[in-house]
Amino acid sequence: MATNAQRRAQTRGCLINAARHLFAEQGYADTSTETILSGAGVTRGAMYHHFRNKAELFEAVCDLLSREAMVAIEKAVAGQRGSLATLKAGSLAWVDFMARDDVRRILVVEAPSVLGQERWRALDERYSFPLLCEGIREAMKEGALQFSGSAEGLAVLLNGAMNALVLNDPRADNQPRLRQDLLALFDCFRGESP
Amino acid sequence: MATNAQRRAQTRGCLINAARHLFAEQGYADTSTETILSGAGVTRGAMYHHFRNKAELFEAVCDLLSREAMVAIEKAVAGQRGSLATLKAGSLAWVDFMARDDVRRILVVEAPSVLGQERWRALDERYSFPLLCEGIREAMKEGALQFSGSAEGLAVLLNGAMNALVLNDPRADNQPRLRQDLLALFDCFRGESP
DNA sequence: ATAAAAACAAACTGATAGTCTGTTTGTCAA
DNA sequence: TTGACAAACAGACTATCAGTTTGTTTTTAT
Repeated sequence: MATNAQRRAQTRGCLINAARHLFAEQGYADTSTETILSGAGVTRGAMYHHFRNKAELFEAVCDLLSREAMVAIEKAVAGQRGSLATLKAGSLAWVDFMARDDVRRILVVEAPSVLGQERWRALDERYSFPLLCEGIREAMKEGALQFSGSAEGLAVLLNGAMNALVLNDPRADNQPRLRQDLLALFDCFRGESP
Repeated sequence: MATNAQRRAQTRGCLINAARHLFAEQGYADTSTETILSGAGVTRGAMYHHFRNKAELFEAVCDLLSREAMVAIEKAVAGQRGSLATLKAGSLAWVDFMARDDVRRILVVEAPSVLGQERWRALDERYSFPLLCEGIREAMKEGALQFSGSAEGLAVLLNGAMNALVLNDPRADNQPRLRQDLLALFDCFRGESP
Protein backbone atom coordinates (compact mmCIF):
# COMPACT_ATOMS: atom_id res chain seq x y z
CA MET A 1 0.00 0.00 0.00
CA ALA A 2 2.53 2.54 1.15
CA THR A 3 6.04 2.77 -0.24
CA ASN A 4 8.96 2.18 2.08
CA ALA A 5 10.04 5.81 1.86
CA GLN A 6 6.56 6.89 2.94
CA ARG A 7 6.42 4.44 5.82
CA ARG A 8 9.86 5.56 6.90
CA ALA A 9 9.00 9.26 6.81
CA GLN A 10 5.72 8.65 8.62
CA THR A 11 7.22 6.65 11.48
CA ARG A 12 10.21 8.92 11.94
CA GLY A 13 7.93 11.95 11.82
CA CYS A 14 5.63 10.60 14.50
CA LEU A 15 8.54 9.73 16.76
CA ILE A 16 10.29 13.06 16.33
CA ASN A 17 7.09 14.99 16.85
CA ALA A 18 6.11 13.12 20.00
CA ALA A 19 9.63 13.31 21.37
CA ARG A 20 9.82 17.01 20.64
CA HIS A 21 6.84 17.85 22.80
CA LEU A 22 7.73 15.48 25.61
CA PHE A 23 11.35 16.62 25.79
CA ALA A 24 10.13 20.22 25.86
CA GLU A 25 7.76 19.60 28.74
CA GLN A 26 9.54 17.09 30.92
CA GLY A 27 13.13 17.26 29.81
CA TYR A 28 15.27 14.54 28.28
CA ALA A 29 16.07 12.50 31.38
CA ASP A 30 12.52 12.50 32.72
CA THR A 31 10.99 11.40 29.44
CA SER A 32 10.99 7.63 29.18
CA THR A 33 11.19 5.98 25.79
CA GLU A 34 7.95 4.17 26.63
CA THR A 35 6.16 7.50 26.92
CA ILE A 36 7.54 8.57 23.56
CA LEU A 37 6.50 5.25 22.04
CA SER A 38 2.91 5.48 23.20
CA GLY A 39 2.81 9.17 22.30
CA ALA A 40 3.93 8.37 18.80
CA GLY A 41 1.77 5.27 18.47
CA VAL A 42 4.81 3.23 17.56
CA THR A 43 6.53 0.21 19.06
CA ARG A 44 9.95 -0.16 20.58
CA GLY A 45 11.17 -2.20 17.65
CA ALA A 46 10.25 0.55 15.19
CA MET A 47 12.01 3.22 17.19
CA TYR A 48 15.23 1.29 17.50
CA HIS A 49 15.05 0.47 13.83
CA HIS A 50 15.22 4.18 12.96
CA PHE A 51 17.40 5.51 15.79
CA ARG A 52 20.42 3.93 17.40
CA ASN A 53 19.42 5.19 20.82
CA LYS A 54 17.45 7.82 22.72
CA ALA A 55 20.13 10.45 22.22
CA GLU A 56 20.01 10.04 18.45
CA LEU A 57 16.29 10.69 18.51
CA PHE A 58 16.99 13.79 20.57
CA GLU A 59 19.49 14.88 17.95
CA ALA A 60 16.87 14.49 15.23
CA VAL A 61 14.60 16.77 17.24
CA CYS A 62 17.42 19.31 17.52
CA ASP A 63 17.93 19.16 13.79
CA LEU A 64 14.28 19.87 13.15
CA LEU A 65 14.20 22.82 15.55
CA SER A 66 17.38 24.23 14.04
CA ARG A 67 15.86 24.11 10.59
CA GLU A 68 12.79 25.90 11.87
CA ALA A 69 15.06 28.56 13.31
CA MET A 70 16.66 29.07 9.92
CA VAL A 71 13.27 29.60 8.35
CA ALA A 72 12.33 32.20 10.97
CA ILE A 73 15.60 34.05 10.48
CA GLU A 74 15.42 34.07 6.71
CA LYS A 75 11.88 35.35 6.89
CA ALA A 76 12.89 38.19 9.22
CA VAL A 77 15.88 39.12 7.09
CA ALA A 78 14.01 39.08 3.80
CA GLY A 79 12.75 42.64 3.68
CA GLN A 80 15.79 44.33 5.21
CA ARG A 81 18.00 46.93 3.53
CA GLY A 82 21.57 47.44 4.65
CA SER A 83 23.97 44.98 6.18
CA LEU A 84 23.69 46.23 9.76
CA ALA A 85 19.89 46.29 9.71
CA THR A 86 19.93 42.78 8.26
CA LEU A 87 22.30 41.61 10.96
CA LYS A 88 20.17 43.13 13.71
CA ALA A 89 16.91 41.75 12.33
CA GLY A 90 18.36 38.29 11.93
CA SER A 91 19.82 38.33 15.42
CA LEU A 92 16.56 39.41 17.01
CA ALA A 93 14.71 36.72 15.10
CA TRP A 94 17.18 34.17 16.39
CA VAL A 95 16.70 35.39 19.95
CA ASP A 96 12.92 35.35 19.62
CA PHE A 97 12.93 31.82 18.34
CA MET A 98 15.37 30.50 20.92
CA ALA A 99 13.50 32.24 23.73
CA ARG A 100 10.46 30.06 23.17
CA ASP A 101 10.07 27.78 26.19
CA ASP A 102 10.24 24.56 24.20
CA VAL A 103 13.12 25.61 21.98
CA ARG A 104 15.16 27.02 24.82
CA ARG A 105 14.89 23.94 26.94
CA ILE A 106 15.84 21.59 24.12
CA LEU A 107 18.38 23.53 22.07
CA VAL A 108 19.96 25.79 24.67
CA VAL A 109 19.67 24.08 28.03
CA GLU A 110 19.81 20.35 27.36
CA ALA A 111 21.46 19.88 23.98
CA PRO A 112 25.04 20.53 25.13
CA SER A 113 24.73 17.89 27.83
CA VAL A 114 22.81 15.27 25.86
CA LEU A 115 24.75 15.58 22.60
CA GLY A 116 28.06 16.48 24.17
CA GLN A 117 30.00 19.63 23.45
CA GLU A 118 31.33 18.46 20.08
CA ARG A 119 28.07 17.44 18.45
CA TRP A 120 26.35 20.48 19.90
CA ARG A 121 28.85 22.79 18.27
CA ALA A 122 28.56 20.83 15.03
CA LEU A 123 24.84 21.51 15.07
CA ASP A 124 25.39 25.22 15.52
CA GLU A 125 27.97 25.36 12.79
CA ARG A 126 25.70 23.50 10.41
CA TYR A 127 22.87 25.98 10.80
CA SER A 128 22.69 29.43 12.35
CA PHE A 129 26.38 30.14 12.88
CA PRO A 130 27.39 30.49 9.22
CA LEU A 131 24.53 32.94 8.75
CA LEU A 132 25.69 35.09 11.65
CA CYS A 133 29.26 34.87 10.48
CA GLU A 134 28.38 35.93 6.96
CA GLY A 135 26.23 38.78 8.26
CA ILE A 136 29.10 40.08 10.33
CA ARG A 137 31.61 39.70 7.51
CA GLU A 138 29.30 41.59 5.19
CA ALA A 139 28.74 44.40 7.69
CA MET A 140 32.47 44.68 8.31
CA LYS A 141 33.16 44.84 4.60
CA GLU A 142 30.66 47.64 4.19
CA GLY A 143 32.17 49.46 7.14
CA ALA A 144 28.90 49.41 9.04
CA LEU A 145 30.68 47.43 11.72
CA GLN A 146 34.23 47.93 12.90
CA PHE A 147 36.16 45.42 14.95
CA SER A 148 39.88 44.94 15.35
CA GLY A 149 39.58 41.16 15.81
CA SER A 150 38.39 38.51 13.39
CA ALA A 151 34.84 38.24 12.09
CA GLU A 152 34.63 34.61 13.16
CA GLY A 153 35.76 35.46 16.66
CA LEU A 154 33.21 38.23 16.91
CA ALA A 155 30.56 35.83 15.68
CA VAL A 156 31.43 33.37 18.44
CA LEU A 157 31.25 36.07 21.09
CA LEU A 158 28.01 37.59 19.83
CA ASN A 159 26.49 34.16 19.50
CA GLY A 160 27.32 33.53 23.14
CA ALA A 161 25.94 36.90 24.17
CA MET A 162 22.64 36.09 22.51
CA ASN A 163 22.62 32.69 24.13
CA ALA A 164 22.99 34.32 27.51
CA LEU A 165 20.19 36.71 26.70
CA VAL A 166 17.89 33.81 25.98
CA LEU A 167 18.81 32.09 29.22
CA ASN A 168 18.34 35.14 31.40
CA ASP A 169 15.22 34.80 33.45
CA PRO A 170 12.42 34.55 30.91
CA ARG A 171 9.73 35.19 33.53
CA ALA A 172 11.06 38.60 34.54
CA ASP A 173 10.20 41.75 32.64
CA ASN A 174 13.83 42.39 31.80
CA GLN A 175 13.69 40.51 28.51
CA PRO A 176 12.78 43.58 26.41
CA ARG A 177 15.45 45.59 28.18
CA LEU A 178 18.01 42.93 27.34
CA ARG A 179 16.98 43.06 23.70
CA GLN A 180 17.65 46.79 23.80
CA ASP A 181 21.02 46.11 25.37
CA LEU A 182 21.85 43.69 22.57
CA LEU A 183 21.06 46.32 19.95
CA ALA A 184 23.15 48.81 21.91
CA LEU A 185 25.96 46.29 21.77
CA PHE A 186 25.78 46.18 17.99
CA ASP A 187 25.99 49.95 17.91
CA CYS A 188 29.26 49.86 19.81
CA PHE A 189 30.96 48.61 16.64
CA ARG A 190 30.01 51.51 14.43
CA GLY A 191 33.35 53.13 15.03
CA GLU A 192 33.04 56.93 15.22
CA SER A 193 29.84 58.71 16.20
CA PRO A 194 26.56 58.64 18.15
CA MET B 1 35.91 9.27 68.68
CA ALA B 2 35.17 11.87 66.04
CA THR B 3 32.59 14.57 66.54
CA ASN B 4 29.47 14.54 64.39
CA ALA B 5 30.52 17.68 62.57
CA GLN B 6 33.83 16.05 61.70
CA ARG B 7 32.22 12.85 60.47
CA ARG B 8 29.78 14.89 58.43
CA ALA B 9 32.48 16.99 56.79
CA GLN B 10 34.61 13.92 56.12
CA THR B 11 31.87 11.89 54.45
CA ARG B 12 30.52 14.77 52.41
CA GLY B 13 34.04 15.71 51.37
CA CYS B 14 34.86 12.20 50.17
CA LEU B 15 31.63 11.99 48.20
CA ILE B 16 32.01 15.41 46.59
CA ASN B 17 35.62 14.77 45.73
CA ALA B 18 34.98 11.38 44.17
CA ALA B 19 31.94 12.66 42.31
CA ARG B 20 33.85 15.64 41.03
CA HIS B 21 36.46 13.56 39.27
CA LEU B 22 34.03 10.96 37.94
CA PHE B 23 31.59 13.55 36.60
CA ALA B 24 34.49 15.33 34.91
CA GLU B 25 35.72 12.19 33.19
CA GLN B 26 32.57 10.29 32.33
CA GLY B 27 29.84 12.87 32.58
CA TYR B 28 26.85 12.92 34.90
CA ALA B 29 24.64 10.36 33.18
CA ASP B 30 27.39 7.82 32.64
CA THR B 31 28.59 7.94 36.23
CA SER B 32 26.63 5.50 38.37
CA THR B 33 26.09 6.19 42.02
CA GLU B 34 27.71 2.85 42.76
CA THR B 35 30.91 4.04 41.14
CA ILE B 36 30.82 7.19 43.20
CA LEU B 37 30.20 5.19 46.36
CA SER B 38 33.12 2.86 45.84
CA GLY B 39 35.29 5.78 44.78
CA ALA B 40 34.44 7.61 47.97
CA GLY B 41 34.64 4.53 50.18
CA VAL B 42 31.17 5.21 51.47
CA THR B 43 27.91 3.30 51.46
CA ARG B 44 24.63 4.05 49.77
CA GLY B 45 22.94 4.81 53.04
CA ALA B 46 25.54 7.43 53.89
CA MET B 47 25.21 9.15 50.55
CA TYR B 48 21.45 9.39 50.69
CA HIS B 49 21.69 10.63 54.25
CA HIS B 50 23.66 13.65 53.08
CA PHE B 51 22.15 14.26 49.64
CA ARG B 52 18.53 13.95 48.57
CA ASN B 53 19.55 12.52 45.21
CA LYS B 54 22.31 12.31 42.62
CA ALA B 55 21.53 15.76 41.26
CA GLU B 56 21.98 17.34 44.68
CA LEU B 57 25.42 15.81 44.93
CA PHE B 58 26.18 17.24 41.51
CA GLU B 59 25.06 20.64 42.76
CA ALA B 60 27.43 20.38 45.69
CA VAL B 61 30.25 19.72 43.22
CA CYS B 62 29.20 22.79 41.22
CA ASP B 63 29.26 24.86 44.37
CA LEU B 64 32.78 23.76 45.16
CA LEU B 65 34.04 24.50 41.65
CA SER B 66 32.36 27.90 41.66
CA ARG B 67 34.09 28.79 44.90
CA GLU B 68 37.41 27.74 43.42
CA ALA B 69 36.70 30.01 40.45
CA MET B 70 36.15 32.94 42.79
CA VAL B 71 39.51 32.33 44.42
CA ALA B 72 41.25 32.27 41.04
CA ILE B 73 39.57 35.49 39.95
CA GLU B 74 40.30 37.34 43.15
CA LYS B 75 43.91 36.27 42.94
CA ALA B 76 44.20 37.54 39.36
CA VAL B 77 42.54 40.83 40.18
CA ALA B 78 44.59 41.51 43.29
CA GLY B 79 47.53 43.33 41.77
CA GLN B 80 45.66 45.28 39.10
CA ARG B 81 45.46 49.06 38.83
CA GLY B 82 42.56 50.73 37.06
CA SER B 83 39.02 49.54 36.62
CA LEU B 84 39.36 48.39 33.02
CA ALA B 85 42.57 46.47 33.65
CA THR B 86 40.91 44.85 36.65
CA LEU B 87 37.89 43.90 34.58
CA LYS B 88 40.05 42.40 31.83
CA ALA B 89 42.24 40.47 34.24
CA GLY B 90 39.27 39.09 36.10
CA SER B 91 37.54 38.08 32.89
CA LEU B 92 40.58 36.29 31.53
CA ALA B 93 41.02 34.48 34.84
CA TRP B 94 37.41 33.37 34.63
CA VAL B 95 37.91 32.13 31.08
CA ASP B 96 41.09 30.29 32.00
CA PHE B 97 39.42 28.54 34.88
CA MET B 98 36.29 27.61 32.98
CA ALA B 99 38.32 26.37 30.02
CA ARG B 100 39.81 23.59 32.12
CA ASP B 101 38.46 20.29 30.79
CA ASP B 102 36.95 19.19 34.09
CA VAL B 103 35.43 22.55 34.95
CA ARG B 104 34.02 23.13 31.49
CA ARG B 105 32.31 19.81 31.34
CA ILE B 106 30.71 20.15 34.75
CA LEU B 107 29.93 23.84 35.08
CA VAL B 108 29.40 24.89 31.48
CA VAL B 109 28.22 21.87 29.54
CA GLU B 110 26.25 19.73 31.98
CA ALA B 111 25.14 22.00 34.80
CA PRO B 112 22.32 23.74 32.92
CA SER B 113 20.77 20.40 32.02
CA VAL B 114 21.30 18.61 35.33
CA LEU B 115 20.33 21.50 37.61
CA GLY B 116 17.81 23.04 35.28
CA GLN B 117 17.95 26.58 34.00
CA GLU B 118 16.76 28.20 37.22
CA ARG B 119 19.17 26.62 39.64
CA TRP B 120 21.98 27.05 37.16
CA ARG B 121 21.37 30.77 36.96
CA ALA B 122 21.08 30.94 40.72
CA LEU B 123 24.54 29.43 40.94
CA ASP B 124 25.98 32.01 38.59
CA GLU B 125 24.32 34.86 40.41
CA ARG B 126 25.59 33.63 43.73
CA TYR B 127 29.20 33.64 42.60
CA SER B 128 30.95 35.12 39.57
CA PHE B 129 28.15 37.25 38.15
CA PRO B 130 28.06 39.89 40.89
CA LEU B 131 31.80 40.30 40.52
CA LEU B 132 31.53 40.88 36.78
CA CYS B 133 28.62 43.21 37.29
CA GLU B 134 30.44 45.27 39.86
CA GLY B 135 33.55 45.44 37.67
CA ILE B 136 31.51 46.77 34.79
CA ARG B 137 29.66 49.27 36.94
CA GLU B 138 32.94 50.53 38.33
CA ALA B 139 34.50 50.86 34.87
CA MET B 140 31.43 52.69 33.60
CA LYS B 141 31.51 55.06 36.54
CA GLU B 142 35.15 55.85 35.86
CA GLY B 143 34.39 56.40 32.19
CA ALA B 144 36.79 53.66 31.15
CA LEU B 145 33.85 51.89 29.63
CA GLN B 146 30.94 53.49 27.80
CA PHE B 147 27.70 51.75 27.04
CA SER B 148 24.27 53.17 26.34
CA GLY B 149 22.47 50.20 27.90
CA SER B 150 22.43 49.00 31.49
CA ALA B 151 25.47 47.63 33.31
CA GLU B 152 23.57 44.50 34.29
CA GLY B 153 22.53 43.87 30.70
CA LEU B 154 26.08 44.29 29.50
CA ALA B 155 27.22 41.90 32.21
CA VAL B 156 24.77 39.27 30.99
CA LEU B 157 25.92 39.67 27.40
CA LEU B 158 29.63 39.63 28.22
CA ASN B 159 29.14 36.66 30.49
CA GLY B 160 27.55 34.81 27.60
CA ALA B 161 30.31 35.85 25.23
CA MET B 162 32.91 34.41 27.60
CA ASN B 163 30.88 31.27 27.96
CA ALA B 164 30.89 30.84 24.20
CA LEU B 165 34.62 31.41 24.13
CA VAL B 166 35.13 28.60 26.59
CA LEU B 167 32.95 26.25 24.59
CA ASN B 168 34.58 26.97 21.27
CA ASP B 169 36.68 24.06 20.18
CA PRO B 170 39.28 23.70 22.91
CA ARG B 171 41.42 21.39 20.78
CA ALA B 172 41.94 23.91 18.00
CA ASP B 173 44.64 26.56 18.19
CA ASN B 174 42.09 29.34 17.96
CA GLN B 175 41.73 29.67 21.71
CA PRO B 176 44.45 32.34 22.06
CA ARG B 177 42.99 34.20 19.10
CA LEU B 178 39.58 34.18 20.75
CA ARG B 179 41.10 35.58 23.93
CA GLN B 180 42.47 38.43 21.83
CA ASP B 181 39.05 38.93 20.31
CA LEU B 182 37.53 39.15 23.78
CA LEU B 183 40.00 41.85 24.78
CA ALA B 184 39.25 43.64 21.51
CA LEU B 185 35.60 43.48 22.47
CA PHE B 186 36.29 45.25 25.76
CA ASP B 187 38.11 47.97 23.84
CA CYS B 188 35.02 48.65 21.76
CA PHE B 189 33.44 50.29 24.80
CA ARG B 190 36.09 52.93 25.32
CA GLY B 191 33.95 55.40 23.37
CA GLU B 192 36.37 57.89 21.77
CA SER B 193 39.74 56.45 21.22
CA PRO B 194 43.33 56.26 20.03
C1' DA C 1 6.85 -15.65 -8.32
C1' DT C 2 10.46 -15.50 -5.20
C1' DA C 3 14.45 -14.12 -2.76
C1' DA C 4 16.27 -10.45 -0.17
C1' DA C 5 15.83 -6.49 2.46
C1' DA C 6 13.46 -3.07 5.01
C1' DA C 7 10.08 -2.18 8.57
C1' DC C 8 8.02 -3.45 12.54
C1' DA C 9 6.40 -6.26 16.98
C1' DA C 10 7.08 -7.49 21.60
C1' DA C 11 9.13 -10.29 25.14
C1' DC C 12 13.29 -10.09 27.71
C1' DT C 13 17.66 -8.48 30.34
C1' DG C 14 21.01 -5.99 32.89
C1' DA C 15 21.87 -1.84 35.09
C1' DT C 16 20.68 1.55 38.24
C1' DA C 17 18.47 5.43 41.18
C1' DG C 18 16.16 5.64 45.03
C1' DT C 19 13.80 3.36 49.33
C1' DC C 20 13.28 0.89 53.58
C1' DT C 21 14.49 -1.17 57.71
C1' DG C 22 17.70 -1.80 61.01
C1' DT C 23 22.33 -0.79 63.44
C1' DT C 24 26.03 1.97 65.27
C1' DT C 25 27.89 6.17 67.03
C1' DG C 26 27.73 10.69 69.04
C1' DT C 27 25.22 14.31 72.06
C1' DC C 28 23.42 16.24 76.11
C1' DA C 29 20.66 16.86 80.12
C1' DA C 30 19.64 15.04 84.64
C1' DT D 1 27.47 7.90 84.37
C1' DT D 2 23.69 6.90 82.29
C1' DG D 3 19.86 6.79 79.52
C1' DA D 4 17.03 8.91 75.93
C1' DC D 5 17.33 10.87 71.63
C1' DA D 6 19.16 12.10 67.23
C1' DA D 7 22.50 11.92 63.72
C1' DA D 8 25.22 8.95 60.82
C1' DC D 9 25.63 4.93 58.50
C1' DA D 10 24.91 -0.11 56.48
C1' DG D 11 23.04 -2.93 53.07
C1' DA D 12 19.25 -5.58 51.13
C1' DC D 13 15.49 -4.64 48.12
C1' DT D 14 12.41 -2.65 44.29
C1' DA D 15 10.60 -0.37 40.34
C1' DT D 16 11.96 1.59 36.23
C1' DC D 17 13.90 1.88 32.00
C1' DA D 18 17.32 1.86 27.91
C1' DG D 19 18.72 -1.23 24.90
C1' DT D 20 18.78 -6.25 22.86
C1' DT D 21 17.10 -10.27 20.68
C1' DT D 22 14.33 -13.01 18.11
C1' DG D 23 10.60 -13.46 15.27
C1' DT D 24 6.93 -11.58 11.92
C1' DT D 25 5.02 -8.71 8.25
C1' DT D 26 5.43 -5.77 4.31
C1' DT D 27 7.86 -3.85 0.37
C1' DT D 28 11.20 -4.13 -3.38
C1' DA D 29 13.91 -6.03 -7.01
C1' DT D 30 14.67 -9.60 -10.23
